[in-house]
Amino acid sequence: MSRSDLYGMRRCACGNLRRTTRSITQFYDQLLQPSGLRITQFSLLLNISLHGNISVGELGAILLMDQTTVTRNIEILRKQGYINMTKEDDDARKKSISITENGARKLVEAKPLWEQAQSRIEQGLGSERYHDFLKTLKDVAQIVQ
Amino acid sequence: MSRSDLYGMRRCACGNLRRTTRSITQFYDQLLQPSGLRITQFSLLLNISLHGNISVGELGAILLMDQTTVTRNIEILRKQGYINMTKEDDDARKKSISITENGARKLVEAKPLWEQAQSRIEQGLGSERYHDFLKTLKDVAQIVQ
DNA sequence: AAATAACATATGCATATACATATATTATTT
DNA sequence: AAATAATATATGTATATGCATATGTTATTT
Repeated sequence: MSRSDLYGMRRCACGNLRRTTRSITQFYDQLLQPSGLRITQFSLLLNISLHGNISVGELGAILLMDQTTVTRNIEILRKQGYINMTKEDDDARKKSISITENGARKLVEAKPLWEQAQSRIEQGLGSERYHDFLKTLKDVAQIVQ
Repeated sequence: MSRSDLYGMRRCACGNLRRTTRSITQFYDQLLQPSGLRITQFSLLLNISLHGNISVGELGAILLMDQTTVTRNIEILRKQGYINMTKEDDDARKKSISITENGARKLVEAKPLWEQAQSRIEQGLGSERYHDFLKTLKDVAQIVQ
């Protein structure tokens, strides 16, 4: 294959998404470090807090995360005492996941750290571009659903 | 913390990047499946092909990937016979990584599968928006460097 | 030249991710 | 009601990821 044939593949949507995501994840994880939360755990905890008594499958649908990954990731939060998991009354297959007081306190603790990282990105891009960026991320995900 | 306080955190740059990246990665991996390559391996192989005799550290710098991750990911390609790794003559600390004929054939085989996934995204967004999106991804990565 | 510093890569460990499949529970069919 | 299908979650396995640190090699200092 000629060099120029390969060259065009550098525009790969997935490769570029993954590269930027690696970099930004390191950045957020570094700033969140004093809280002991990683950005993945922070996002999970946030969504559990926003949707009280949510199930594994529903969390996966919201986060576009495989159910098996949700199962494993919430187990880390449970061990730390940040969430509770109980069997649902009307459907014993389902777990009902909710945040604990410790989990809520941890979110409060992590919030200013998250804001530090977040404002760096938003100010770096500018509000309008940042807004467009979020919209495009959602649209890209939508295209493949 | 009040509900509205939490609500604003849904705009998290990292959370949104990771969510979309999970989804797009599944999409590309699915279409690449007949080749046996995953998108991460495809991206690595592509960059090794584009930069002959590259080192672990240089690959990491290009892909914004930790050196230890590069070390492990290229080992998978080596086992498959897609790349060679030799000690550099002038600096025995460095590995010199290059693509094999089998690796080049595998890239040729994967290219139309990749194009199928890629065109879906580009056509879904439209050329101009896609171009802007790539630019913004690079800018976002740049902000935290 | 020996000691030390700097650099490149590798290894131990923990988390993140998803596919294939198993298990348990509820819903539907016969 | 028993059999079957559908659904929700869990487990086995493999890849992806990065931090802390170890190892081996080259460069610099004394």
